[in-house]
Amino acid sequence: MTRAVGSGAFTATVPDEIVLERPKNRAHGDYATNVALRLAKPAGRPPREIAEAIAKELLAADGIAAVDVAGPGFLNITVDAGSLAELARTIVEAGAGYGRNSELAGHRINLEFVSANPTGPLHIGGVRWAAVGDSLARVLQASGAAVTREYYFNDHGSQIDRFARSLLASALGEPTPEDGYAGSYIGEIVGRVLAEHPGLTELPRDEAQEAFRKYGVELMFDEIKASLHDFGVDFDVYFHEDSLHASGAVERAVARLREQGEIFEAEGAVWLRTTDHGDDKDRVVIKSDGEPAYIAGDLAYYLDKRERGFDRVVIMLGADHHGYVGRLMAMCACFGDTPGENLQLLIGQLVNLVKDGKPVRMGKRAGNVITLEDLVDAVGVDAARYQLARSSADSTLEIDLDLLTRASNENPVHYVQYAHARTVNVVKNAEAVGITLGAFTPELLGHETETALLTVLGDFPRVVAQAAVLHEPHRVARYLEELAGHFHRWYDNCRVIPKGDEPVTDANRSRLWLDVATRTVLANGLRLLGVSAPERK
RNA sequence: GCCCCCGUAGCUCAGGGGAUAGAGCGCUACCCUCCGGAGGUAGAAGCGCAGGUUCGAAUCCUGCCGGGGGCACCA
Repeated sequence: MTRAVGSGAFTATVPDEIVLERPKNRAHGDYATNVALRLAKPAGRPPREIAEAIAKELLAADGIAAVDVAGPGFLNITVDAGSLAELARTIVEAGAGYGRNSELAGHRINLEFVSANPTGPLHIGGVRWAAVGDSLARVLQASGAAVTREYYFNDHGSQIDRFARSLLASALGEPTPEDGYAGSYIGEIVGRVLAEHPGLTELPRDEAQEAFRKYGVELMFDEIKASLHDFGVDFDVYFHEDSLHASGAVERAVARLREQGEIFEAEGAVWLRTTDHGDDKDRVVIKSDGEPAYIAGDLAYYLDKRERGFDRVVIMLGADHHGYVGRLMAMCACFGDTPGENLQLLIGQLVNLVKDGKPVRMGKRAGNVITLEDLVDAVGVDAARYQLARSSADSTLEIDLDLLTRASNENPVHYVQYAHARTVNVVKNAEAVGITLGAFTPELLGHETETALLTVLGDFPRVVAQAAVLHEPHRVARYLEELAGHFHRWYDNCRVIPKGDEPVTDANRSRLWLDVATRTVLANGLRLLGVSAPERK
């Protein structure tokens, strides 16, 4: 750029950043840039003229095979086959480390997700956050961040009371309370609690209810933990809301906010002036009856996370909780922190279930929940995780229960896993005819499907970094589908194992490197999604 | 009434201003001794509507229409 300007072809300030992208159309080269279009106006010259000047200088650089000026003034750059193919060796040597990047190096991130109340089994909505959240954690880690996965265990509120009352009622053979939970799991829990603690029903009513609360919540929580574990999702910290109230953390948080001048008292209650920071109304922190309001726990919890050393507190919330965003961000600002930086809220849309083309309403109270187990029983962990993680959290997801139970091959995970199985099988067959990872002649990987495959392989670290920064792990899944497609096409065109009794050539040996490089990236990508990379399909 | 998300192919969904809008599944016609097909090629088929910003808009802004979810001294 600088040389092109120096050559006197045009005058312009060399931009700090030049956008270089990979064109969708292969005919447009390996890379393309629109600098000439951007500079046309400030330079006062036609874009194509500027492009020509830059192209002349670019062509002189090492590793550049061709530079074309196209369309209104795009620069299409084609890289030497050999220098591109070196990538295959780089990937094979990097192995499981290929894709790691330093985009978020130095950050300590607390990622909270799922956090479903232990009043019932984990249903499909929570499962979406388990799949997306865990993948996000992996992607953040691959981008250099230190990540703690955290589950906020809400064992303090009135929902838990309702749960306890429902258990007791069931144990005593009474009808489900007005606002209670009715699922069949209630009876199962009661059975298990009574098996371990017989005689609970003999206790005075309030003692019995307290006992059912304690044991029921424990059981439910263990069950949620176990099913998440089977789903491949494990948390580093299970944080109990109770502990905030027991340890005086709430009082400390309020005291801190009082120092910041954000607390006031009115109508017998203690308030936080969140309206100073964009919230639509101020929030009660301590109710007029002296009990902490729900947000008090959030205040204490946020402060606790910050004091544990996390510079980024990330919380995934369902769309049904998006109303909290304003007050949580305001709370963050009340502490003197920067909303959007120290506190990041990810709002994910819900999952709609459809059966026979009609929406199915689901609710814990009604007892017709589709649980994590139901989903895994129907399609398996890999297909479930992949399906839930391959879409943007911004879109409401629609899952057809009929499709789920009978046509699992509709899931693109199979396309990707099959590609991986093929790469593994190629290695096996290659060994059988004496082809091993020895001689590598990058210039021999010049077929159009090979340069296309190599270019996509080279995108992987950038895709991972982008997924991390944007909090969009689904980008990894979409990338893998694209990669698998390129691999299948290459597989169809370029044989690693010679046909019949043809001799083994350096081309075959070099292709094995490309095969292993592809295997590496597919495996690394699937790992980021928490999906297995099988050797056979 | 106010706030958030979405509206792209028959279906489920990608597309962080760029060239001819993509994938999987489904459909049609071919091809393939690197796993016992979850493979390849070709084809039909689409950006809710209307304005605006821009050299250029599926993408950014405004309005409308349609769908989903929220607006407590509940948790």
